[in-house]
Amino acid sequence: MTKPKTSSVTIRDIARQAGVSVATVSRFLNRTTPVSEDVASRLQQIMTDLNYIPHSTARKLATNRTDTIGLLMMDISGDFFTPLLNGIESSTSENGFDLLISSTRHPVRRNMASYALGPNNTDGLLVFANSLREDELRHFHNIKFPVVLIHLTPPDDMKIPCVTVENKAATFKIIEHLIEEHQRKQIVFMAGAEGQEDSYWRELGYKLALEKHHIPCDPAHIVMGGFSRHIAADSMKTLLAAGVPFDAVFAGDDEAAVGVIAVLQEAGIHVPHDISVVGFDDQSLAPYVAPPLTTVRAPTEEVGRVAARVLIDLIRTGQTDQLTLLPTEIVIRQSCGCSQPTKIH
Amino acid sequence: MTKPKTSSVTIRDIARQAGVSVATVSRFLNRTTPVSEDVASRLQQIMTDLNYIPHSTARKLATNRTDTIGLLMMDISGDFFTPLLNGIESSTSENGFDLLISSTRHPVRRNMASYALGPNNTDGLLVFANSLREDELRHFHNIKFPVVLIHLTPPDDMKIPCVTVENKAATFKIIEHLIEEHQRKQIVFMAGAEGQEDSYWRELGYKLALEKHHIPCDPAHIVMGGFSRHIAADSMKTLLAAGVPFDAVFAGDDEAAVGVIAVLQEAGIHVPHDISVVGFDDQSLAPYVAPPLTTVRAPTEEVGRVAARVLIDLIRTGQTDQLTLLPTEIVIRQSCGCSQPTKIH
DNA sequence: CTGAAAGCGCTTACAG
DNA sequence: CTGAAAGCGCTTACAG
Repeated sequence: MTKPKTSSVTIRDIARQAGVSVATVSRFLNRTTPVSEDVASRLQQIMTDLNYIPHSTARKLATNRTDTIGLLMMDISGDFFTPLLNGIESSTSENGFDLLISSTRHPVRRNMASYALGPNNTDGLLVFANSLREDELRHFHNIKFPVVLIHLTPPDDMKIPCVTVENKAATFKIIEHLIEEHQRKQIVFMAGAEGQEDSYWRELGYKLALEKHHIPCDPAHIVMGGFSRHIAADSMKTLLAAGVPFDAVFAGDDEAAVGVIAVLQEAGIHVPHDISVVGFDDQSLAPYVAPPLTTVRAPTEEVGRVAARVLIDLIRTGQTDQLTLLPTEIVIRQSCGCSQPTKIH
Repeated sequence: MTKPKTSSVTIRDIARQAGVSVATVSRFLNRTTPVSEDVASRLQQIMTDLNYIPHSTARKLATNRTDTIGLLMMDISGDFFTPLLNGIESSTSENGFDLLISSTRHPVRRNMASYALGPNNTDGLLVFANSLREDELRHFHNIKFPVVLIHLTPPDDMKIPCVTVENKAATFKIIEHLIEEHQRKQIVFMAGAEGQEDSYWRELGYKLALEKHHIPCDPAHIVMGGFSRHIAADSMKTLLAAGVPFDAVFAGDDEAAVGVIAVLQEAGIHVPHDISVVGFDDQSLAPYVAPPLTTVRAPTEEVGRVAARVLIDLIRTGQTDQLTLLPTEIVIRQSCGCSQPTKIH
């Protein structure tokens, strides 16, 4: 049975040196039962002398807890990702959890399992938007594995906590701003990917605003932005080529807005004079692009922080809030046509 | 011994159902020794029927391998982080490794251990720049734990692989561009944090360029940029307030460049007409800020991808390249004063 | 090609 | 407050 004996010191070594059983050492380690004072101090001493670090894998196997949570993303890209991860990491590390990350983009894994992350190696999962198929989600739900959804509400028949941001009212407000302050009437709406829930709510807000102001909704004005610079740019080119008239665009998110502005400018169209464009998210560079972006501020880092907290809650207590809807606010800069930056709550 | 029996199916269940020993199942699972054909097919069948997923923790404990690598960062921020992580994740997932992430920013952990990540839970570590103190690094080196450094070369007496980018020549070239094409003579250099190695090489390139063109290096022109929007902005304000004359600034990186441009513009100074400013990195939004940034393109995603590959190499074979220096190129846009975008290799 | 058994390093009822 | 021992779910020499 020659195992590749790890060179490091084990609980057994500590026990032997201290003249106690491993059970006692374990108890001392976990503060699970008091140990006599002199044993405690002896143990403490020996442990620091030998530089003992408990073997977490062994502990995981024995306790059936991993003390790690997993984050599942479709892909790792965009300025959006950093604050989200930052928020998540701060909550997990604060609570002594490790953070495992995996993207589901690679078709390779898509096969057998996004089970790259699952009950085996995590105590629970944070899943961003649509990075899991519904059947995969249902599988976790069936086996009662803790999951919290980020920027996605669960299907009706699954009770899975979710943390996301308020989309509809903010979009309504920013569209209304375009209409009331800048007399825009032909506003393009760029959707996110198929099934993207944020996009769904934003579209609703958009339509509500048009309706309120008695502007008919022209189907030609609803195009794909994909929350992506490239996709939005392509759609914009198509729209321009088709000669569809419009005087403003709600790009779906800031990434898309940047792509839109670039092709508009390239086409010799002035933003915002000729066409207003607004984004969503208020990414960190939004104030620095040209023109500075009018957009909706989404508290992305907070979303991450809260989502992780909710998951940890769920893991520890078995229950938690079902829905956390974080507030958004519109921030006016210049890309809409305003000249003075302001925030509207 | 009532354990919180995990509800899931184990190798034992499979063995029993198939009428073979667990050893055989294990061998089939790992393709470690051939098994007879009918056993194989029976096993396959049963495993899919029972939806068997091997328990990775148990395997880790038995093999003393974790099949996960860890990434240690100072903090999770900036547009720089996303491509780096993206590159890392693509290499790790491709090779079947899990990715554990931890930031070392929190003073809490700083104490006892950035050993949040270490031999216990990973097979090796990717450490970014100065996220580990030298003594921590030395500890890992002493116990021969696989580590690869990103954007940092190891101290002379430690043989630790490193992957980073070429800094000096690119900085030399971009400074020379400022001098030759735009007749700049009073060029501010913004340094990164104390001990930041990229910054050290960039400063060298800067000084070499000045020297070549017989421009004396004015100490007043060397200030702190901290690779940060805010720090760079503050330094710029100080410089302006002090009345130090200058006609260009090498901001250290793109983040800092954005901060610099913002305060310059706010002060009514025209960029690039009055003052040229250039960055480093070529972050994804660099073409979209105003004015579009002249900068050095660093292949950050590639750095991540390669670094992970090198580490996996090291873990598997015990040896690998000591130094990988990825090439950079300067990309000319408008913030230097040029009107035509170009790339100079 | 296969099985019996020891072992990986912990935790935790059980019985003092 | 403490110890002996079983158990977590795998892997892998050893001996066929």
